Amino acid sequence: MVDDIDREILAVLRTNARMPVSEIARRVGLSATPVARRIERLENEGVIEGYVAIIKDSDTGELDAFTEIRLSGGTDTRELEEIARRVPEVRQYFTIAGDPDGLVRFRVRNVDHLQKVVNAIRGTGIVAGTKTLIVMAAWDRAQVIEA
Amino acid sequence: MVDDIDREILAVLRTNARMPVSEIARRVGLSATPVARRIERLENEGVIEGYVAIIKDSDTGELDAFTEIRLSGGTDTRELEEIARRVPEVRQYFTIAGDPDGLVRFRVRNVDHLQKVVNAIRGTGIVAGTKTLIVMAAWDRAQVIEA
DNA sequence: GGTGAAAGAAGGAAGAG
DNA sequence: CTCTTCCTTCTTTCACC
Repeated sequence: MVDDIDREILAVLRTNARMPVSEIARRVGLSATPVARRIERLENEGVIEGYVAIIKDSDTGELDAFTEIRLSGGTDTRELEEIARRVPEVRQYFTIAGDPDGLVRFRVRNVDHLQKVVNAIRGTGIVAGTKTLIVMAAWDRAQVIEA
Repeated sequence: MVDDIDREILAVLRTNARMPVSEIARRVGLSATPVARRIERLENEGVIEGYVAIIKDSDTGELDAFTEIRLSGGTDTRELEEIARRVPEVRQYFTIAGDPDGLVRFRVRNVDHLQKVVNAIRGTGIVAGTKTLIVMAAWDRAQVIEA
């Protein structure tokens, strides 16, 4: 379904989604036509979910944080996913294999706001415990623009 | 520095980063040339940090994982950041306030590859311990891939 | 997966407001 | 100084092998 050439194409698009098909073709060693066909197929199959520009935050002293979540026994992780979706501050959600059960990433205005968000997650009945990690610094390799 | 038309352009690129400049131009009511110049300016000013494709991990057969890192006493977190930069699989790096000291996110082909990456991080002398979280499912709110 | 031709998009130069 | 209009070059798309 997804072969090695597809993976190369995906690796390129993950780094620079605006790169022309012709340039991607050069890098993976094919002509433009099959690369365009592969990209179209990957989009239709849902392997590529979309393309987004990464925009710099208007840095206002907000906090970036992760919260690890442990569920009470017998709870389906899909219930956690639903809770994450309902909390508007949550920007990313991960179901984890093992301990913890889930990880959410969110951005808040200050520590009071952080407390509110964490309590919104905790006060749902299915959460046995949380542990919050506050981000002091971060970088992302996908943010490099290649010409 | 960033005017209303810039904001419209950013809103479009956030939704579909692969949209042709000509089509963006049509939507914001300008011709293609100034739109291209604006996009170039926004890139150079760092407002646009990059363009990424959102890939459904489960279909590539690759693993997405986080590793929490605890440093041995007296180690500067900047040393950890350097290590993270040297491991090519690492896609995101976070310095954490408290415990753990750092968090890295990376993508690997399989469990053997995962072991290799974790050991590359562990075998650096400054790492006191690690804990790896394997992602089973993930989502991002569309406008949220910013770091 | 590749080819070639038509359609379309990007990039540069010149000029109007 | 920014937008528009052309013009040239490069890219994408499609029928076909």
